[in-house]
Amino acid sequence: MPDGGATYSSPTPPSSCLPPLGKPARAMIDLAALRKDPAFFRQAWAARGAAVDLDALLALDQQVRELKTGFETAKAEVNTASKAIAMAAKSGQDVHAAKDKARQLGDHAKAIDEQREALEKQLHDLLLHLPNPCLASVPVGKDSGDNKTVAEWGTKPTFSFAPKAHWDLGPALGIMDFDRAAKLSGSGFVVLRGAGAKLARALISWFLDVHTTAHGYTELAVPYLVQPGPMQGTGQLPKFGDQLYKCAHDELYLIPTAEVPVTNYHAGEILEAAQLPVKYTAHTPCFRREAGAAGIGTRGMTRVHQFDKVEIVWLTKPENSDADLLTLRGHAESLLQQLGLHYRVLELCTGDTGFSSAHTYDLEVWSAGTNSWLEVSSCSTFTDFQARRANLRYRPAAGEKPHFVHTINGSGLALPRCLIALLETYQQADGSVIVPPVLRSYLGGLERIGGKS
RNA sequence: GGAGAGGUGGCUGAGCGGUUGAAGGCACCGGUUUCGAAAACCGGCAUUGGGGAAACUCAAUCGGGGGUUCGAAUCCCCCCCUCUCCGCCA
Repeated sequence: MPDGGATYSSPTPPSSCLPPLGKPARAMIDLAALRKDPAFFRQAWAARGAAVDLDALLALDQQVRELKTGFETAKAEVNTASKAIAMAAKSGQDVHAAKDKARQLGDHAKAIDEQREALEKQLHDLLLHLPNPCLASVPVGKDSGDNKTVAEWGTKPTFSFAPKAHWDLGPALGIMDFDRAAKLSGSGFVVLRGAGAKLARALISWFLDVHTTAHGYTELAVPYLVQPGPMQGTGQLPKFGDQLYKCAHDELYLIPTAEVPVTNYHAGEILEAAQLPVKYTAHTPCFRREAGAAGIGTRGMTRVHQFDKVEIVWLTKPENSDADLLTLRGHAESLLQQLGLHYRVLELCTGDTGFSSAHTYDLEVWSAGTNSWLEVSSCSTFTDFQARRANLRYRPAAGEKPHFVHTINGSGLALPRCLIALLETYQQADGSVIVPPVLRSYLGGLERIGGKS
């Protein structure tokens, strides 16, 4: 069984390019590995609470493979017959009988292939719903109650007055407008105005500047609308399509996170080992339907249909991905530290780890106004799960076969919840808000929002 | 939106019904030559799956899907993508 440093091996990269429209997504898990070590997958999925009938799966796989060999044998006969016809025709012989015979052979092969196709589709549909196995080091647990707090930074701010929530503070300062946002777009939207809008812009610029200078990322400005291929690549489609906004007249989706265009940026390519790790950062708005989330933490701008986020993404070598995840997490954490915001780090348990992720740390910032923790970043390694679907490979050395990279990403950071924490943490008795020093140069030297200036 | 041209191996680029899984070139690997390198020359070099200890062998793959045919990269239909020109608009 693999330890934390290695997942199942992936010796069989597929050769085709991006999954084209209409073609079922590539399997997220390696069937060859599944055959070889079913016990590993059995326990990995059990740990996640995923009900998987592995025996049925393997039996189906076995049938498919038998039909495949049956077809190949039959097809080989057809090919032999066809070649004989070509030769005979060339020398002027009568080929009518031979053609009839070949047609029969062809029909037989086709019949077998149709059976294979039906079963293989069944198999594929099953595979699509299997989550990425977690790393062996991930704590086993049922749900968010079993997540482990692995770090905590700073302390809860104290106040000589009753701290307000951002949905009171923001409108009172004239920097957030929920009512008019609803007039424009319905519930789940916000209009930032004046210093609020500028503060958001300052956060974005500052985040990007830190990542591109101190942390060594290359900034990308990417499309916000993408085709189905990239959505399949990172795992949003087909399973989570109901969370996406889709254009009515075009096969285009609004991205729910910059992860989609950024991770898929190199889809279908074979990178050189020397290029790795590839590190990108990008700011984009994120669009999420939040279907089914009505009523859960929907007040204010905690959970909205559109928000800004700076994402950080790595494409890295499999042997480095575990260590790289910690580095990436550190990059996200350093932002919170420089903002002086109290936060904690959770290591998600097997039951709470996202579908495509193998290991996730959540950064949660303290919301003083609501006495709760808010997730501002989810830092995950996807091992080769996304790379397999997006066909993201690298060549370990010249002349060697390409291998899948590992993908890692996290927010660095999500805007609304940072804004919330910032306003609530730095609010003053008079309702004004002190601007953290690192942001002041982005705000023309502004030190305080609201109050007497 | 209108008109046209295309999508072939790591890249480039021929092929347009039959020993074509696919010429040529580049890149890459091995060898000869050289003190060494370059150049030149010789050889090798797609992916996936099945069988085999191996040599090897069988099948599938020329954007995706379907059709015609004994046989399709080549012919027909649908879809996707890219490019060029015109129109429209920032």
